[in-house]
Amino acid sequence: MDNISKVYEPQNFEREIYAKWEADKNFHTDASRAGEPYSIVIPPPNVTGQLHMGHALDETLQDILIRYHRMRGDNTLWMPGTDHAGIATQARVEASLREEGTNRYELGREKFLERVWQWKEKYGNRITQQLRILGASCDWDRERFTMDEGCSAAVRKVFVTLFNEGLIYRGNRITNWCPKCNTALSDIEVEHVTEQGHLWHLRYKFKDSDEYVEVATTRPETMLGDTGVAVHPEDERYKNLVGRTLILPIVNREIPLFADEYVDKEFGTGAVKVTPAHDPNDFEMGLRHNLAQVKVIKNDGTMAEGLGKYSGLDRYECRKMIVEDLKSAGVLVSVENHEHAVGHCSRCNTTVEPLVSRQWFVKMDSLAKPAIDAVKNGDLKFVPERFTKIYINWLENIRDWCISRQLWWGHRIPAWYCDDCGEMTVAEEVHECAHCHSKNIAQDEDVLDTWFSSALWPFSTLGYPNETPELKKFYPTSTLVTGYDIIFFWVARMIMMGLKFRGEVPFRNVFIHGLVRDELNRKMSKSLGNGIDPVEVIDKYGADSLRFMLVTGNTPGNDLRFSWQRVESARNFANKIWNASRFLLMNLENFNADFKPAENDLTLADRWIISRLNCTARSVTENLDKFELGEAARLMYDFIWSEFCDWYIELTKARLYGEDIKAKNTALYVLNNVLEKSLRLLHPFMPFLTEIIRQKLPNATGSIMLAQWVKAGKIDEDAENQMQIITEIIKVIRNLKNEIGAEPRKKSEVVLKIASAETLSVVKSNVSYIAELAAAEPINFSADKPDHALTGVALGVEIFLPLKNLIDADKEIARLTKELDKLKKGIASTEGKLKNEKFISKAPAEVVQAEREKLSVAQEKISSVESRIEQLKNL
RNA sequence: GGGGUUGUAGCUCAGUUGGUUAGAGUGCCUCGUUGACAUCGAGGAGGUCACAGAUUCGAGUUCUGUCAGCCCCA
Repeated sequence: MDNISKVYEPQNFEREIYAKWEADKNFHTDASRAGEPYSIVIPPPNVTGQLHMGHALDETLQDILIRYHRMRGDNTLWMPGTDHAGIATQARVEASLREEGTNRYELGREKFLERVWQWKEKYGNRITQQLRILGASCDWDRERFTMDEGCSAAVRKVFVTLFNEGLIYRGNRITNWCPKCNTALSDIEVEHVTEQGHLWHLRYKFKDSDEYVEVATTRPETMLGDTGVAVHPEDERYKNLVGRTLILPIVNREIPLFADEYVDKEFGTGAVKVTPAHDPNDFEMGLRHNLAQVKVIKNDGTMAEGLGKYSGLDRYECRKMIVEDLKSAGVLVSVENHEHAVGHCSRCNTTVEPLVSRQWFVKMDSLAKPAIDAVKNGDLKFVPERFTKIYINWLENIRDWCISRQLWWGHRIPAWYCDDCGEMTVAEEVHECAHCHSKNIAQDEDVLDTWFSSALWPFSTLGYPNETPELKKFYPTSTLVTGYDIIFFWVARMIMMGLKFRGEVPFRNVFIHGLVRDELNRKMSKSLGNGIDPVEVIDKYGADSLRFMLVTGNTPGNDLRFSWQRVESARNFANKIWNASRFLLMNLENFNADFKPAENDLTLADRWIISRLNCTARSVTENLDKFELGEAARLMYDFIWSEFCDWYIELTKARLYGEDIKAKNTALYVLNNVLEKSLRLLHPFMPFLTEIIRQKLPNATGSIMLAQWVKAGKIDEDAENQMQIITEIIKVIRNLKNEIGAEPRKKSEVVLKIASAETLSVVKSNVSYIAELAAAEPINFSADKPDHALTGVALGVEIFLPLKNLIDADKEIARLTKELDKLKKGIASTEGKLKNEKFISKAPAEVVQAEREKLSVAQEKISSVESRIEQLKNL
């Protein structure tokens, strides 16, 4: 035996084990390998980011599924990689440029991109190294990056195909603009936050009379760009006024009063000012009514030229000034407080400015429909199912996707403009204008939304646009594991693109998990500074403990609360396994590894623990197949701690310390066998611990991660029932001793009265267990109740602890009365059911039968306790 | 405004198609250390399953409504 330390110290072995696995290529697979394909593509983390708790959860869940399937003999591929994360990465590099006192414009596009690539080289390994620390068994030989050669080719191919089919178009449309990031954003990159604002009521005069219309607005500064006022067509207040011309205050522009269904009669005054260049709804109305788009706010958030003293002001400065001016001009009627939803950039939290600009869009309708159908007809399943609704609801109301970003870091849009003929050429590779063959062409300045390339991830990583063996073998992938926060950003788009370009869903199952929150149930965020670094947790407690904590105490799809206490309890579990193994190894010193006991030599305890193991193996497997990973982990916890350690190991000690070599070897054999199988069942959850222990066990060759998954054997019901009698008796005796404050380990005489011959024989042949674990000696069997004894009942066995004159009759009567109450309360509902004729007639026969048996067992117990009470009273 | 979700022990959470006296971890209380483990063992206390109805022989579980919290969308 190696010198094995007294406590579990994961720091001593985790990294070493991982390095060995990786060097041995245990994570790698090949399309040609045998076995059912099982594949997962990793949700690619930001290449310059670092591991946070959300990743740790996500990767742990994936690693569990991957390790489980690998052990089942599937051809298992976990495809790793990272995402270039356009805005996030660019912002970080720009920040570092700022520190140097320069910026990307001074540097120029080419030099800037060099800097980003350098940045990527510097930090790109950090997160993948951290995944290794966590134990993620990714196929690193296949690691990909969204900006690598292959992924970029996929992006160009997909873009050009969609463009040629008319599904990608370029147009002047209103989009969400972030003045700080200086780029357009898609709808879902905007977070709406309810803010306390104001509603300003303004008075717009008619051109040809002194009458006016009162409009209400939350953004007075946009009035400079108003090109109309709208009312609802059925609004009686305005019916006669529609069609007349108003004069826009300050700018004195003539604008029409028109009717549009969009207007809400109830809101404000029922009349709204219309600014097509700065509001999405106004934009739509503007199109319907042919209104001009007057852009008054520039991309940097300041007021446009040609607006006199307002030009160049920040939009909020301008708001203040405009309000003052409107007030002095008598235009401002009133101001009221008003709560409204304001869009913020999801990246930098700046208030988004909707404005008109020329952008690229993907038409979504025809892509969304098959993606809805695939889920409705079951080609793809969400786990838990409730996310299906969220997904379908979003797709049914989808709007076109703005895919161009005014950034430099990303996939540049494959469109070229000709300086000579002015035409545009869209193709995967362009050397000249397709129209006039001029070489005088320039590529579109914009790059694509990061999510455009991530949408292709399940097939771009497998080799697309080439038809590789990997693509054939592993697409569709088996399961996608991700958080509910990116169902729209990523999951839905992958499904649409997968169906469009592969004709098949990208994955069969989408296993959704929640967010990891801090101990106070707050979201972990940089701004709050409440994030907990998984690497710190691993340094303190080990990766296995972190993994176990993340996977237990939670059900699929729900948020998970981080808890140091639970990490510690996972570590304690690891320590328990460590020490149980240490105990076995200490006893295994002279064990002949070839020894195999005959069936007949197995004791009741042996048969029982083997049966319990089989039962556990079966449930663990079933739960893993249902994505109930937490439940599977909990089952292993209970089995190993309660059944294996607390009961079985204790039950073997007599044999291990005894003289009978064969009995000792039999116990060792079963201990070893059950522990080894338990380790395999636990391996997906705690890969490191299970590996290092298993390597020390006899007969266990090779890495546990390549060992076969445990097949559940037969369940021995007789052994389980018989063992239950023994453990119940032991518990009752311990209980009785505890009640009277007797020392647990001090031996006491016990008398057992057993009516059933069968039970009697079971107990007699296993009486040594009772003697050992309950410190009971001598144990006598008797048909009579001894005088002066504590009494207990368990499964047809009456248990007496004769205590001569030591017991206080009154105290014992009180105790028994309490127990009697409990028993009576317990059978009340059973009795009620059995008295109910409707229950007898309507409930299934086996349910009724079970109730009857329950009642008779309980009644037996009650009468035994009652007679004991009587006896004590007569003393 | 629309949709989703949560409400079970002091705390964190399980409870799968309705069917023993509703479970676990942790915390608390009592007792216990000579050989795997005090990162431990034995025992105990602690719940009107948010509330009100409905369906059913039977509801923590299904349905409706109410209240409270959280999230997404508009």
